[in-house]
Amino acid sequence: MMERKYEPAVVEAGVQQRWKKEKVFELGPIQPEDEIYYCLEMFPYPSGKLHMGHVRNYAIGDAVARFQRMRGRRVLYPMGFDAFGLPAENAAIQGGVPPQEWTEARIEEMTAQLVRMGFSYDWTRTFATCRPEYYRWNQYFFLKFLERGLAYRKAAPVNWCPECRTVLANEQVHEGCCWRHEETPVERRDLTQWFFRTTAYAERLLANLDSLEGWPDHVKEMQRHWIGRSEGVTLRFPSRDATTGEEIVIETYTTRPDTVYGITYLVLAPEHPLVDRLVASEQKEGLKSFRAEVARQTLTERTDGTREKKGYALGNTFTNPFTGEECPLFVADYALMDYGTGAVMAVPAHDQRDFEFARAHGLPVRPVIHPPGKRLIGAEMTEAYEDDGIMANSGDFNGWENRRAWEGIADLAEERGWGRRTVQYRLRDWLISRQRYWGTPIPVLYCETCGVVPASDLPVLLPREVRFTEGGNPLTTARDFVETTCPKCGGAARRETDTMDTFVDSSWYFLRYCDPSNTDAPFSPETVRGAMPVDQYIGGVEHACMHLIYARFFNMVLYDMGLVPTEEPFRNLLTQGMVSLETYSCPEHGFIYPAENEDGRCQKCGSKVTVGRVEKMSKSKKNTIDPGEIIERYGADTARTFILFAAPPENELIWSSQGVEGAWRFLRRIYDLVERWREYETADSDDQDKEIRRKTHDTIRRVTRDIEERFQFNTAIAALMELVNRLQAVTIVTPAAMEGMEVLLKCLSPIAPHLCQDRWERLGKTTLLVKESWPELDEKALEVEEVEVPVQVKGKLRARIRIAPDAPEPEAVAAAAAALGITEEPKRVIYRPGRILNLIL
RNA sequence: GCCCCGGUGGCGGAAUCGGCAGACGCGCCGGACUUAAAAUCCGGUUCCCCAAAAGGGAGUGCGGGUUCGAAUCCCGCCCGGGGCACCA
Repeated sequence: MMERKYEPAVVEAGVQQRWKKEKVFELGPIQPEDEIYYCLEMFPYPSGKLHMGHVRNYAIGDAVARFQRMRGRRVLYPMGFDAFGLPAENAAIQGGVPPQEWTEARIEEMTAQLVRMGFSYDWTRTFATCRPEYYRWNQYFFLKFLERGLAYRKAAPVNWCPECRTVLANEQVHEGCCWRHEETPVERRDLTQWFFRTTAYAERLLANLDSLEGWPDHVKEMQRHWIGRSEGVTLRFPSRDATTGEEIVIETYTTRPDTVYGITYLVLAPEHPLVDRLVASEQKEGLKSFRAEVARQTLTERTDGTREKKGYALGNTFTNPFTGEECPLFVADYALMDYGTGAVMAVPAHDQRDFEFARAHGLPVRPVIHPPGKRLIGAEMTEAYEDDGIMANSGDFNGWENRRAWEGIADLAEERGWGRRTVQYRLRDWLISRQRYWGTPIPVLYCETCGVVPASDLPVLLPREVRFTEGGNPLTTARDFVETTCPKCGGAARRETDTMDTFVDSSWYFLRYCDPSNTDAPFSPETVRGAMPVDQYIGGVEHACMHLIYARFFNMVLYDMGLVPTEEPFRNLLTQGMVSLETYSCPEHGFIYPAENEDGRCQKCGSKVTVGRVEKMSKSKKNTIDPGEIIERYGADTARTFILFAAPPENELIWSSQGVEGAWRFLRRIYDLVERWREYETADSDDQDKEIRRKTHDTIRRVTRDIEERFQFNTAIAALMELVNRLQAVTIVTPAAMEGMEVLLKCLSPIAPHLCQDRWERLGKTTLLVKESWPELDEKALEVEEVEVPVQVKGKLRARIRIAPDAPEPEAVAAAAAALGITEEPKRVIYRPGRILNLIL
């Protein structure tokens, strides 16, 4: 028979066709008592083009899903599209294509690429969040949240991205800039917006992190920090209305009640509502211009700690109840309205920010905690002393350790009614309003008589007939959409034109996969019980504090509503590393694509190419490799094998075209090997059988452990390469050799499924590897009569001996003595049978 | 500045519980095949020293420590990456 050559395109098309025909990846209905293995990947925005980050993410997930199927689990492995968002709207503005059509076309392109990669998704469960069948349930949940007081509207200073022309949640602001436009500073605007009350769940979101054993520590740490729990005391300071003389109490939050005797002034945020009443009449003009100045600051400037702190004296005082002392009041830009109470008691001697402000404004610095063995003098201090020490100038607390005084002063404050212990969180409520068209309409309307009214008929559909302009949200000018009647009173009403943050969509999509075609409810709780929680979630770390907190919050609320079986949605989390490559640039064209670099010369102009450092693949740096081109040249199996082999999943993966060649060679060797074996002599047995079986079963042991426990596909593939190297030396095909080949194809099939299936059939098998079970380990095959044991003398390697793995110590020592040529009795012997022998002479 | 993670050949990386450092792959070197090249196959490849060889020495960022034995544990430093950063 003719020998065949490895042509991935042919092999992969054939195998994929068979998968499709036999519908092997369809899970079928889920029952409440099912124990389904749920393998989930963060679903993509349908840009139309798969990038290497996706390929890596999904290659890992597919290997896990295929492995678990072969281990006998029923696996839920779905894929869908996070389909709302700006690009579709920009395409509509620029090209006049309606976002619906544009998005559906991109979804089709992307689906084709995912299928081409051979990922084993159950496509009967797919959906896109931009379709009414999905987003109506966003609206349903919104109204449920509204009923429970978890959705509310408030006027607040919000983050505005001029590039997106919409507001952003706190989490979407990175270093004062938009998360999608890292060069665009976020502005502050005062707007009335919709929020979800994530802060109501702050304590549980934090406490549950301890139970998430399958999550990487660094992600949990990031979330802990993001939630930012702190314990302190809210203190009440009496002051007076500057015009009426009426008593006003200013509340401040502090984590350092031990420093209250060192207060020398008090600072309010410029936006603080009490400021208007506290300010002395002759200071009003100055206050106005100061506030205007602060309002002009971008968020970056406002929160930049290195900047000089600006402030303005109110010309009024307050009383410190602990000392009875009167101290001045200020407004200052370093006091933030949205943390604590918006007012700060200032202790310059023990807080660096207060210290800097005091020095700039000539305010006294009064130390009340002295470091061990030292005495601080306010006038001589160059920075605040924030560490522990001994109390001074603090009434009855003098001489106490400050940690004890912390409690003592908190007790005193509570006793006298000057304040109370409080817990604060850095976490803010989740701003979900967006002033954009391509999102889920927030299902409320505003009636002049009834106020805010929930929409009565869901879904509130996005109108198709709208005019896209550069200007802003097209919904505001869609009269048929905006003008409506109140379901309560029948009078004229106006629809909300804000749409929801797309993170709402991704906060419960994993539940919809369980029951994707339900038309009566977002999902059936019984069905969800059979599949949830997600056993393995895989995606990028960039979502550690956004998606992963929102989804936990959402799931927790649904748990409280009795809709989902567990508080936490994701049992195990794997955050894959980024895909990177060195950059190339030429003096003429700037950054150029790797493909435009021909032996160090720019393809376009011929000038010398500069090789830059390795960076995350990005369009702006042009250091991207198109998965499509790799598949065309080498096939999907090679792309998958390289990606899984080049680095462990959590590490950065540096793309290497030579590495791809290596993966390709490996797969072709297997292809050719099967071809050659067809021509080889066969026999019932051979004297190499025992050793081949040992290699085979050792491979099963290693691959199983590497995939199941650690997702170390790189070492699993290394073990399989060793097996191939061994099988390549076979000249007579015996049952033992054939077993080795079958194990190879089974164990490699989660990684390179097409090639393995093709070779499996070439060996004369008719079954699908997908339905085969994972090879079983025969411990007996691993047994050996003799092992090589290293012999150390005082920890230094001196010889190796061949003895039985369970040889008794005297026998091992005798063998070692012979090998070393020594006769003396060792002073001490450390012997680990089969592992090491260490002699102290 | 604070918190977390990491540092192993020319490169990506292995070493599971404190027990042979460098698996596997890339690259490189040599050989076979070829008129030649590519592809393929076989062999070598941590560094240094003496050496024909056998052999010896050093070695997991640096300095110390614990231990019969340390890439692995502890202390101090250096470097790199990530996160947070006026949060009272």
